[in-house]
Amino acid sequence: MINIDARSSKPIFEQVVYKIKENIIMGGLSPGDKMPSIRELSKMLTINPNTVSKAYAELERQKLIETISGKGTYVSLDYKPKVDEDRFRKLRDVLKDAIVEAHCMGIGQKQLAEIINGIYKDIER
Amino acid sequence: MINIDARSSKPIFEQVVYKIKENIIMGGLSPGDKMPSIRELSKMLTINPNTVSKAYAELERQKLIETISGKGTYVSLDYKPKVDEDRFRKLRDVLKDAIVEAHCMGIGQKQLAEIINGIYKDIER
DNA sequence: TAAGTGTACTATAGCAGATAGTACACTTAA
DNA sequence: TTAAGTGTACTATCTGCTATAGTACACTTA
Repeated sequence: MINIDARSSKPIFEQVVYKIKENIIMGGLSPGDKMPSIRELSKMLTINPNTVSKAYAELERQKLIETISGKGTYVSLDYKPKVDEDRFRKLRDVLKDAIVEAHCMGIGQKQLAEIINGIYKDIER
Repeated sequence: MINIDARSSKPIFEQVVYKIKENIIMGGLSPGDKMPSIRELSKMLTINPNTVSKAYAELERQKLIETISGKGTYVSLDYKPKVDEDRFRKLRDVLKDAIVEAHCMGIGQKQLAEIINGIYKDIER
């Protein structure tokens, strides 16, 4: 389900956030589903509970999951995607960065579009 | 030419690397052009010379610039873009990350394609 | 010779990430 | 009621990366 790359420069808690988002989008986790508890997931991934807690806090901040005190954490039932201006700018920056990087590798617009289409095929299945 | 965001979570030396890449791609810097010296650029950006040196070292590692000892640093004349497998995987990861993030913001495939087209229009002018 | 180049060090401070451990209030099931 | 499991909130510590400051050296050019 979730695999962590300890050697990655990307922080572990961010990897957890991303993997859970991916799971939700790909349908592995559906609205209303109970998430693994913090202690449980930390054991599964052999990482610190605080790290999982940090990831869950971020996901809750983004309204993707909800917490019921004493019971557990659940995938939000009423998630409404919305376009925050800051997040949109960040997205654009990341994409621009990727485009420049691709350009330096000799990857042009058409080829990049193909790569993106390939990723969408992976995800939306 | 180059502006640094000190508040960004992105390291300064990476911002410098990116901005110079962008300059080369957009034609502001052409093959054979002399780069500003490390001490000069560090003064322009009010950052430490070591930080600029780190950025230049990275650009040289990627063969985008070349150093002639005692003379200075120049934009490579013979840069051959090549697709390193590691870098390609990183590019794909970044794009996948962006797609998942976009999805969470309610931005679908079509809209993302439009954003990317917009970025290309900005760059290739 | 003097100024300017890149490079290579050492040392220091600051910050973010990750871990360890403890404690508390809550819910649920026995 | 009790025990186990839940999220949460702390403190403390360690590590690595980033950035800065300062110094020194070999090189090239005017």
